[in-house]
Amino acid sequence: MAKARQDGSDNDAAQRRVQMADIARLAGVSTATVSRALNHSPLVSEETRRRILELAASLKYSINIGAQNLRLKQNRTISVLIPFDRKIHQNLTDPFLLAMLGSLADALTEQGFDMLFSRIATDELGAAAAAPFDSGRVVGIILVGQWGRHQQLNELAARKVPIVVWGAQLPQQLYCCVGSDNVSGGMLATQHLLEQGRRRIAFFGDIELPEPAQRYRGYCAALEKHGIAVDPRLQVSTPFLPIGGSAAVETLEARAISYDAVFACSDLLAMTAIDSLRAHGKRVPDDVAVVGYDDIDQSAYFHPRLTTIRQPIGAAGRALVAALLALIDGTPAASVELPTQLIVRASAGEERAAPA
Amino acid sequence: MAKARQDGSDNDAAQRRVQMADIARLAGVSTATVSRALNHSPLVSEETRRRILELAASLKYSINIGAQNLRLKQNRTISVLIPFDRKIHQNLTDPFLLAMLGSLADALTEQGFDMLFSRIATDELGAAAAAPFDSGRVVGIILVGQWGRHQQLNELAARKVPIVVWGAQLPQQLYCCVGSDNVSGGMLATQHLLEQGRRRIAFFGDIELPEPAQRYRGYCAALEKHGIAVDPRLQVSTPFLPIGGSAAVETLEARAISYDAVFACSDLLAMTAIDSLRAHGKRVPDDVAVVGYDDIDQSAYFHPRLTTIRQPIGAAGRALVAALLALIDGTPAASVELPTQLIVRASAGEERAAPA
DNA sequence: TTGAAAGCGCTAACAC
DNA sequence: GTGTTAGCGCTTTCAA
Repeated sequence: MAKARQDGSDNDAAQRRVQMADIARLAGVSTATVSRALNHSPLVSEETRRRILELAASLKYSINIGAQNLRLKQNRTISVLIPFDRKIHQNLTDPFLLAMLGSLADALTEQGFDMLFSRIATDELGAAAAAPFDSGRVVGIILVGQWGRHQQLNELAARKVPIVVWGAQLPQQLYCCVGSDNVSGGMLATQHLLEQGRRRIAFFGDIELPEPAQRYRGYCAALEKHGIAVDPRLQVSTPFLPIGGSAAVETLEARAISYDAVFACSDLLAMTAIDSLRAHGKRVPDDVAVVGYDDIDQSAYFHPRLTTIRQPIGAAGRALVAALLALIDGTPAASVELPTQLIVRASAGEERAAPA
Repeated sequence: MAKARQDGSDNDAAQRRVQMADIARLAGVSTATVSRALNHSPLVSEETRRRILELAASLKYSINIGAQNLRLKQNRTISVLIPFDRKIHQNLTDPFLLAMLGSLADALTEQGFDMLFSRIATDELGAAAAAPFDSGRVVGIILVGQWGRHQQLNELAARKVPIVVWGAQLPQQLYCCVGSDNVSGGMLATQHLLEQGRRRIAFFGDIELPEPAQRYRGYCAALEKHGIAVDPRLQVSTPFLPIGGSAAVETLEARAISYDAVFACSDLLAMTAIDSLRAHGKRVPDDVAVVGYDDIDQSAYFHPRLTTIRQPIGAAGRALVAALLALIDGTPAASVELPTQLIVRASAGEERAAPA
């Protein structure tokens, strides 16, 4: 097994990594001077600095960040955690996560921070999530999705672990949360379907989880506003996984109730649902209109093109990072709800006119 | 701007991070003993060890990895780089990358390594790619895609930077490369289309890049084997981006030549191509059969379901990590070509019988 | 079985 | 301007 010596010195012919003392010796100065020169201190003569910089460049020397961090008691690394369910440890597959990861990478880079990326089992969201922080590996944690681990997250926050979570705001929440406005997202989607004349709208999403739960609240509110009773048989709890959409369609079919629309809690669910609906001989949107959530790239060229609720992904990354950096600075960071937007495409569109 | 003190001490009320000396004092022993106890050295009495471990657990103490690494001159972090084109810095969007990232994360975790993830501009693939290694931040680098920076990568390898690249094997290649067998992947796809009776097969992919170039070689080989001349007008160079597929279809249409099939160098390209073909009134697969590459999850529920060349993503991550760890150990690591597999689905399927 | 002391590569007083 | 020195939090001889 790899020992991972920094200089790869398991190799017989390994050359020692060049360090500050080498530069100092070659330049005929002390390491203090080298340090100053490399850190653009004004306390070095122009001539000395030039000589040192040249030497360093020619030897491809670059300051050992580990040692520097230790000495300075600083660190510019953030842990980004994407949870997975241990029972079904499967490929990372929802494109929304990729977009989020990219957005976070950009926002962190912009602020001069590095990203330590790992997947983590949802049942370890307590202590294990904080491990890289406790060991001084990172100065803060960004968690993508709260996954019903509200209590554990509260405990971390109470312990002053700097953590920001992508998810839904909940009562008695001690940790900082950034997410989209799920209630109004759910309302927008449902309202749109109602305006298209749909009356039997199914809801696909695990309402045990905070985000789907809030979207469901928006869904219920929209129905009630239109004087339509919420039919619990139209709600199907299904996981955020590729099989989720088809599983939900099967469940719904098994219940043998009529429905003319689906609001799915992610585009991934919407897409697999549409695939299953097609297999059941139902046309989208003619027989069943479908609205998704996220507005991942693929929604624009899926067939039929997906009507969906857009989450502002670029803003999400920036907001998460900004909140975390504030926390790290010791400033209490308020939770953030980002606006959502209805994107109308073919899967539930303008095509249909008045109520059926 | 965040200073990112490790203890968040910008906060007035910040408590100092607990460290080994604290445990030692509280336990009435020296730090040496604490260190031994924490590292399961046999040189500590059972009683002392227990006391120390308990104390550490109750204080949520965990060894400062930075200091430990410095002292031990070790490090268990790997840099994973996903390049982007600076001219069109856009969202991370190809689901294949997400699957690759997940696969790498799993393989690294399995080996007890952390992943430092960053995006990098393709024009910085030389020096900037090695920066985290030169600064001792990581002990090795995994680069996803070589992006025509063959020369720069060779220079890194010549400098003994431990780097493994996901991509295609090239002549005079000094760096270690792991990839799928692109030539036979291209052949499999083209052969399948030929067997479906297609004769005018378009090729979508930038043949300036190594992987598409090899797939194109496979494509040409298959055509020649069937006695069909390669028509260069059927080859369309298009980037690995969401717009790539539709751009390629537009180009092809503008050339006003006939075609009855498309082999696209990624599923993403295939999907956006299909979307565009549909807009042009062409049915898939009836008018134009389409084969993609990668076999991302979505291919299985795209409409029509996508026939594609599967790259073994789980094996890919493990092979990349294994090769890199070998390099770090000082063992020269041979490049690897993973097998590909034709996955037949509806976009170019068995439905069609004999040649038209 | 434990402790004292040196040192990993770097920075920052402090002295000159 | 530059060097000397102490020390960041840890591990590991060496001595007891």
